[in-house]
Amino acid sequence: METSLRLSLCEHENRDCTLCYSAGKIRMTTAVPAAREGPDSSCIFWGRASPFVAAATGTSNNPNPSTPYRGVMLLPDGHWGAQIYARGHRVWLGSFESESAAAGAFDSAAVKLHHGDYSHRNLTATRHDDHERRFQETFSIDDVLDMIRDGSYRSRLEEYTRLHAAPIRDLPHARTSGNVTFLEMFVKELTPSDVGKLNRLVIPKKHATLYFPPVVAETVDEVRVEFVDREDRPWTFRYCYWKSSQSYVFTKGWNKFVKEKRLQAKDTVAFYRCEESDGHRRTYCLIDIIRHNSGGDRSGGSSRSTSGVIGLGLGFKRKKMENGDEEDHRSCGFSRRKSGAMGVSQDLSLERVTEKKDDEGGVVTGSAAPRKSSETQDKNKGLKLFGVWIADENDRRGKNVGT
Amino acid sequence: METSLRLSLCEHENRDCTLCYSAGKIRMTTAVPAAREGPDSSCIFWGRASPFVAAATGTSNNPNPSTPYRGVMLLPDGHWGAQIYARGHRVWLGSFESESAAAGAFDSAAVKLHHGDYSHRNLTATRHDDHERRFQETFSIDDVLDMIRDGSYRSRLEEYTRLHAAPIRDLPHARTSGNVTFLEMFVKELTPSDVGKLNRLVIPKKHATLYFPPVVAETVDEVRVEFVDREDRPWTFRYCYWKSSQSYVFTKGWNKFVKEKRLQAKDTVAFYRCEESDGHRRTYCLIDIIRHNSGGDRSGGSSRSTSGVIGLGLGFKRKKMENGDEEDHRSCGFSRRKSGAMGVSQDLSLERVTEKKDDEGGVVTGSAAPRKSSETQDKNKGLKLFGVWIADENDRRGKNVGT
DNA sequence: GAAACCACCTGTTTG
DNA sequence: CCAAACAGGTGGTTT
Repeated sequence: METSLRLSLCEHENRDCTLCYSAGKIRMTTAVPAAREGPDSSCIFWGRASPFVAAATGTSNNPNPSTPYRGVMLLPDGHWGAQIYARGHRVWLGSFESESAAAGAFDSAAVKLHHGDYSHRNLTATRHDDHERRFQETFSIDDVLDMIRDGSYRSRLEEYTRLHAAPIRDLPHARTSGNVTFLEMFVKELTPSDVGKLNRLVIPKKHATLYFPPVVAETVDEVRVEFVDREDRPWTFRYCYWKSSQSYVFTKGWNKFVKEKRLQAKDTVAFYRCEESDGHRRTYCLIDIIRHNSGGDRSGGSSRSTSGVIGLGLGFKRKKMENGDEEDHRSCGFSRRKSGAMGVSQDLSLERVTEKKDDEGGVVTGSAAPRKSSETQDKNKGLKLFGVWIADENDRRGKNVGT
Repeated sequence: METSLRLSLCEHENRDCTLCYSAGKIRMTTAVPAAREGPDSSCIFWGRASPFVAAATGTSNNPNPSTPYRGVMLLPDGHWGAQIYARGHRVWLGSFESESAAAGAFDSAAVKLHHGDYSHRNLTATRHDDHERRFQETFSIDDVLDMIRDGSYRSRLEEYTRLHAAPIRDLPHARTSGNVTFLEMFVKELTPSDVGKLNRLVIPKKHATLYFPPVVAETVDEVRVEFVDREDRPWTFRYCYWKSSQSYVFTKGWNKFVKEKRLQAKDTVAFYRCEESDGHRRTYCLIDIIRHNSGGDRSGGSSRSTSGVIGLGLGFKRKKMENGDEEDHRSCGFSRRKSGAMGVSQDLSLERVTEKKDDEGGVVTGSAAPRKSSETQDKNKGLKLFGVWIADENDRRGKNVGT
């Protein structure tokens, strides 16, 4: 497996370092020096070409010849200092174990000072640059610089990124390269009952009537709706209307979904309608889940609440704004999920179908024995199935046609 | 949101039907007739253009003028019969409520009789055709026909598809269109301790030494490894070696991952190394989880066990082979996950970094107060940090450089 | 004070 | 049989 990768093996070097703040302290991240390798040294994926190493952009023009990085300087004691010019003053960002750690600190400061412009960066882009920009937007310049200096910047950024990465609409699928547009029909935050022993999901009426097949009319047969999840796995639910409670519900199949996905109250399910645009013109429905982030156990709000600018919830501003901040932040995760969703490349599948019950779909002419047939029917002479009355029972009869 | 879709609204019609077997019984799936629409009739996404409706391939040449579908005939009572020729005999597949239900039954039988060839199908391809082929491979022709007739075919197929869809290597990412190759480093099935209160993950030695940075040497500083999950969210773990138990472990950060992902014992974590191939040449590491399917609570085996042909675990063959079947099936899920993994388009991120501790990453020149600095250092005069001795302690001193 | 984290310890399994 | 590896555990410390 590893053979095909052209990676240098364990050529550790002190420069192969990168910055990592954590837990309120700055930590220097350094690749382990090659000279010190212990019995572990057979590891692959390590050294300059390893994923552990931050790469330089090569756009440097540092007057300091000891480093290619802007704002970085070799200190007399062998460490690396970082500084940046802000508002005409030179601002010291700290000293770091590694060159790239200092370079990264400069980058973070620079992107703030240049209002999101990353063009002066030292290190190559990461896919989280956008997150960093948004993260910084919630702070003043001084706040950002403070965090860099006090060592909390990286951990806060990571937390932010984790919480805001992958909005649900960036639904994945690698299998198909063709595009699929998908529209969110609705979402529902699950209640304890939805995930409990009632084995049913209540579909809010307004969504049920808008998106799902009609089921109130007495003439309506049993309806099954089919979805796929984002892994393309199929899920079928019986969908019906409960007169007594005037509720639209998923019944059969829902329990399995809850269990297999380990859904809990406050998690959210989202329903999408998907359309392939690569000629096939297939349409599917997709069911997705958004887990109520157990990392932070504040409310999470009623799914789609605020949009607008984000509170942060990382505690940095607490000194200045006290609490009440974290709520907003959570709901922001949701609100980002909410807006338009289109043209994401993926491979989804669904055929939502309704169906009639038919206890024996034909018999005859088989070698092996047709298994049991109608049990449900036994006790439901009237045609109440899973608590739902089927009206047109005229068509409920076993059918045998010989070969 | 829904406006942009050119969908006909609720033009229900009896022909807009499709087949759906479920839970051991054949069920007829029918779109609700337009005439019977109740108060629900305002629903969109319904009718001929809805995802509920199976489309015909248009390649029909049925002598029966009442239907375009092969092997399908209108019965005197208004229902639809399906039949197919097999081994010179006409085999009756049952009668169905809807045209397309019968057409689908024919398709399922035909693909088996033609050894996987779908070219004679009635309905358009679905993305689960491959699964159906593999599903059928585990059965004899007679078995397949039996299942179609006794109504269990569809539900069994769905279960199979659900369990085999989306092997883990089809790792998704919609964000980047460029390709990413990713290599599985290793997987580990989680023990109760791994997800319990010990807040650590034991990394099997052979994998730790092969893939992760060296940490046994006393000269090695604290090491942090960074991953992203398949949603591109970053996760950082402290990675260290416990001399006493001679174990390699993830400590700090692991607990959070377990909680947020709701990992349980017998779930599996998989570690990938990813490389973007779209010019950037970035490398990341990815951590993914494979949940121990709570739907079936059999063992699941020791992750990478059998390969080869699949047991089925859907119970159909129990009469013939008794039990002991389901085990195999589970492990197959794993074994499929195991083989080579390359060239899947996605967007991953990681920078695996090691880091040194540095209690104050530079001070000075900030407006807000730099927070607490070196506590750890106080008691660690010798330079033992978190129980790890730092060798080159020459560089451990607070650094202040003014603006 | 609780939760997380730290380094270390121990008994069992297994090659 | 031994020793490595590791699942499971402890007490102390930090946050």
